[in-house]
Amino acid sequence: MSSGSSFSPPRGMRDFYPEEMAAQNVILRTWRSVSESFGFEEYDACIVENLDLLKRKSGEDIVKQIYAFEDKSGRELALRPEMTPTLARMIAARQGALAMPLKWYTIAQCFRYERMTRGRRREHYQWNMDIVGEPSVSAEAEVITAVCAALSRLGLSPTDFVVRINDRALVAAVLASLGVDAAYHATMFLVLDKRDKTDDLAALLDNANLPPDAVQAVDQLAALRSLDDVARLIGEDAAPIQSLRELIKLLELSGLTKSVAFDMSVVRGLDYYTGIVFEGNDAKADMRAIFGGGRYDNLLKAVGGKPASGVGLGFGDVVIHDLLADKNLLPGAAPVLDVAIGYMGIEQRSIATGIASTMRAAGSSVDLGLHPEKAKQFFSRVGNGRARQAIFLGPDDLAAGEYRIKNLEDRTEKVVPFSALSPSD
RNA sequence: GCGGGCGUAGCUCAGUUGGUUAGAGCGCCAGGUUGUGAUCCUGGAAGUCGCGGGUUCGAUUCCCGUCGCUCGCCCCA
Repeated sequence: MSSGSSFSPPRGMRDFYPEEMAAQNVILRTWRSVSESFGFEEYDACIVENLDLLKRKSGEDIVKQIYAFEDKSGRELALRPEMTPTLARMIAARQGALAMPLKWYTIAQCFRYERMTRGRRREHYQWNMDIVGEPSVSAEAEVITAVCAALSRLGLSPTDFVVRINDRALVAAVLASLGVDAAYHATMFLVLDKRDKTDDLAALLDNANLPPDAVQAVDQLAALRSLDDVARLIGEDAAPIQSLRELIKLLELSGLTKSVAFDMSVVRGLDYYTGIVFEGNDAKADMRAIFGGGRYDNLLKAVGGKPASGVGLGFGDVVIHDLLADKNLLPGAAPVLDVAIGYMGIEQRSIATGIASTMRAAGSSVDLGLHPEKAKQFFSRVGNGRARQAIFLGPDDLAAGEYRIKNLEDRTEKVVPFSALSPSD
């Protein structure tokens, strides 16, 4: 490590060595296969985005949180911090031509310039699923069902995680019924989001600068633990109550009862969410959210398109990686080869190459030795879980017209004549 | 932006109350009659003790700075 610092990637950026790639691919492949099996279409976009688009969605302050720069012509650009503005732009550009509702997904590398903590780097891959143009809660149900399927395929059981669901419209209705002025609703969302994460609630309320009745409302809100509690306050007929009940019913039909819960403290930080919001967490460990999402009604309009309602989900690779690693659910090494082939002298290289070629054509993964080596070296190189079977060729094999293929797990050998090979077809 | 912890071999870490050539385990390389993985035996390579400055006869050790890593806070995905 003498001069090792210059070999490190830039702060917060990540390298993936082959043995880490195996674990990374488990996550990315699961995202992809779940998306496909739920009928989402894949899209992709440029990593560099117009800074203006990001500002339009999130305001000027966002600039200090992202990797922003000028190109050589003075264009203001940025490495995308998230995918949603880009998605909105792409949809707005073809809004007339696209058949709604659409279901799109992507796995996007995103960048954010900020301080790092556990579960957060300056660069990550984020799985996005969006359903745009569908106003009913079927959209929320579909996205949440899909994300639960992904967690399940990654090896988590239904009680390992919890999806907490809320509706911003519901919170707004409750606040209104408690007499909190609409002007303070946004601040109240923030306070709600924080109240379980801080140990100094008093200071938080102080800083929030809320009127006394709003401060009182925070406690009253905390007392509302179930949807029934809320329904008693604002009435069973209230639209947010109805839609949340319907969503929960749909999720129950998909067998997700154990993983889903109403929780009024979930509001999500992003201000473009307007309706139902949800967040997935590990059921035990105190980690940051595994994923989050919700309904946005104004996003398309905000980037200059026609209004359309959408539901989106963002799911980063870092937290889930740490979580799965803690539970020993990720592979620690590169994938295992079907066959490794080695040879003692350069004279055996041709036949070794022929065997490799035939086996590869038949669909096996084969590692062919790049140079002659000693038997001991060969077997210790490939025998440590790197390959399932091994073929080692020496002069005797050539003379006998056969080779031995060895099962590296039980150490048994099988003799195969060269004539069994048919390299030409 | 604020605060805590840590930088010694490829990895995990000892250690030096400041004193000759800096240690272990694991890993790696070579050998143990030129055709077989584990174990075993023998040997070996490998460190400007993160970097720079200060104090000192002498610094890896003490002090200051700096860079890097890490964990929180702020904020957020």
